[in-house]
Amino acid sequence: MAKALREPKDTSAQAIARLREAGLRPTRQRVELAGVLFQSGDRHVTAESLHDEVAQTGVKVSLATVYNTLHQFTEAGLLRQVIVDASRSYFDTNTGDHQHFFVEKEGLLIDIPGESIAVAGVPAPPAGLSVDRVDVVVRVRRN
Amino acid sequence: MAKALREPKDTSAQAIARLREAGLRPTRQRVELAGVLFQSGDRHVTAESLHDEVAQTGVKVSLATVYNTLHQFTEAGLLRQVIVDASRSYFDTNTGDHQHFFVEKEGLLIDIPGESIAVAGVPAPPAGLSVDRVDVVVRVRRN
DNA sequence: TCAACGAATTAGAACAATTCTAAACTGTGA
DNA sequence: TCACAGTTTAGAATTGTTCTAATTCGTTGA
Ligand SMILES: [Mn+2]
Ligand SMILES: [Mn+2]
Ligand SMILES: [Zn+2]
Ligand SMILES: [Zn+2]
Repeated sequence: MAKALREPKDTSAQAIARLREAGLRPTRQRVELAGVLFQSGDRHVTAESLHDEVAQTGVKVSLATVYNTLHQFTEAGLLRQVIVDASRSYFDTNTGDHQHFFVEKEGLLIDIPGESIAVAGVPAPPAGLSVDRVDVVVRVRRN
Repeated sequence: MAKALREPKDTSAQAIARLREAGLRPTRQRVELAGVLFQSGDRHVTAESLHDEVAQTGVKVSLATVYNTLHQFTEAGLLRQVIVDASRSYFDTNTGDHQHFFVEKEGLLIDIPGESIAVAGVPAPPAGLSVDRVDVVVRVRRN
């Protein structure tokens, strides 16, 4: 049996463990969504793209549940939101320190490792404000 | 006559000149919007905030016209768009090189001068892509 | 000065993304 | 296996934005 091909049962088991650790009840829908999101490497999804992708695996999950789940996963620290577009939300399975290239026309996000990039000279915020995070978006386009 | 208090006629004349230079017909609505946008220093507005603000001066401009005008001003290089929120668009009268603090809960943008901030270590984008611009958003919150 | 014409404005409909509601269903612990 | 809180869902509602097509306006040439 090839090691590269994970068994569905493996993926489910991992997803269930991950959900339990996060304090989320492992429902059929959450297990399926977690499977799709976390079985491969780092991913960037929108609610709609994830909904479509899950639909293609044959499992039926409502769009409302996809939204609920993305928000719950984000609150639980399994995902983070990435803001690059004024009209839709992206969610990122990479919750570590990193930044993004964004290909606007394609809605495509590409990670930039946190170690490789640095922002210098950020002034102290005005009195009464403190820095939450610093986001860098490198907007790129096809040649 | 105090110099600090600009006459309406002055503001209009400036707005009309600015519109003509940009190749835009100086209609009553555009003159009014340009007046509000450009008479004071750098500003960050949303369509709705600008619409409300203009309404308070007693002038009636439809929301559709506010949207049209913001886009036309942006195409003409009088404004630029700032993306900090996944659900609404901000427009910035400062079209020069600079970055932003963003107070999410209040929808408030604060400029960071371009000279003070620097991004180092941006990798070359993947083949076939070229950098359009680099945006930095320093997300801050009230203490 | 004014008619004519293309440009601009507008109300309201349409749209897209997201959130809400409240009824049906399901996972879990006893 | 039951009961119940937690979850899912269809569909309605909401929000920000864009579109449509009818009206109004700004400019220009006579
Ligand atoms: Mn967009
Ligand atoms: Mn928001
Ligand atoms: Zn990422
Ligand atoms: Zn600015």
